[in-house]
Amino acid sequence: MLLKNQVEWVLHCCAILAGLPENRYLSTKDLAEFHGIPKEYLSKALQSLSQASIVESTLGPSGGYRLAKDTSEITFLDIVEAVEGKRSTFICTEIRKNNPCREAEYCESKACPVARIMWEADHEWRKKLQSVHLSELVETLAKEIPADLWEKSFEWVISRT
Amino acid sequence: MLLKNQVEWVLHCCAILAGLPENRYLSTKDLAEFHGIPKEYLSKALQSLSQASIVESTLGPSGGYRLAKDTSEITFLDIVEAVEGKRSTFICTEIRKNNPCREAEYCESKACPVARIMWEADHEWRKKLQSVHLSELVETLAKEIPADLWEKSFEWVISRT
DNA sequence: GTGTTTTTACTCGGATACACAATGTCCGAGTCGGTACGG
DNA sequence: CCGTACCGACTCGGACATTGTGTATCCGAGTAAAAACAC
Repeated sequence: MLLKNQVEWVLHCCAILAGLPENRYLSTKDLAEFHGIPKEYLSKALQSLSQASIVESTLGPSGGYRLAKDTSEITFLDIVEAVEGKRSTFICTEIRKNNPCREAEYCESKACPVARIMWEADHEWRKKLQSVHLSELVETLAKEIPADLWEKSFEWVISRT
Repeated sequence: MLLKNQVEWVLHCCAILAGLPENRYLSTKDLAEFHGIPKEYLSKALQSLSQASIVESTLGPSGGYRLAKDTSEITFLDIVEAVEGKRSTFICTEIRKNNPCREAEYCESKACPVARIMWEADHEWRKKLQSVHLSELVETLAKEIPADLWEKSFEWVISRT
């Protein structure tokens, strides 16, 4: 069980888009170049974000993507679920129904105890992701990245818009 | 990102093995038949459990698997990690190093903030799984499964040992 | 110089190939239980 | 009858196909900006 690379990519992309001036867009091409990742495939990931209303896009020259909401209204969970889906990582196939001793008409009253625990764990994972907002990531980055690199990156980005 | 079916299978198998009398083994064939799952592939999953020292095996007639420890010493995490591996579900490829503004000799002092958060979420998931012991699952099952089905299943199992 | 039209280059979006891992299947090495045999 | 040696069948364990998901790529529809043009 591994998360897609797309998850890492779009998280970093959102961090970049967060620093974008008002009414500016950044293209997939530039985002891909900045991160050194395949442009075409990143496009597919950003589509998912667009469908989830996390970013919005514009066509034509100087088009691209920008955030659709404020950074304080976007959580890690929103972004991760946009590319990984909202379904639980554990799927219960109800193998308990194959028990040869079980009566055919017997109907379970509760969900499988095994599944319940796995789902709870899944929920803990999501809860943690939901507790972290994009704004916090930006703050952390601003603190940890050297000032000159931070500024140069910012200039690089706006030079492309 | 989905967990393997093997995870569901081995969790149920461990629950069955937990009810096994002392010094008895249950074969892959019987475990597979009881759960209605492919014997050959389940074998592969049980191998993983064996390598993780959660179960132990014996060859020959009336051979098979049994738990290697007490049910109170086995957690869901042990079982899940046996088949899914211990590595985090998120892998950081350090794409921040591809930043075109970054000096080549610059060396990061801390792990990537994005990765840190994803790893924390992963940790929450594992922490939850670690908090649930196999003994608790058995207790829950004993409570929720109708008494007659519980007994019939038990008899079915020991008739095969 | 200004407003309009045309062109043009650039964007996203979905449809199409490729690679790796999860799934499913097979056969061989090893061993325990039962059986035959000898005492 | 009892102990021993042998045989056989059953077990796990790892090696071999098949399927499905993730990865990577391509091309077309649409649009906003810029350029050309008429006034």
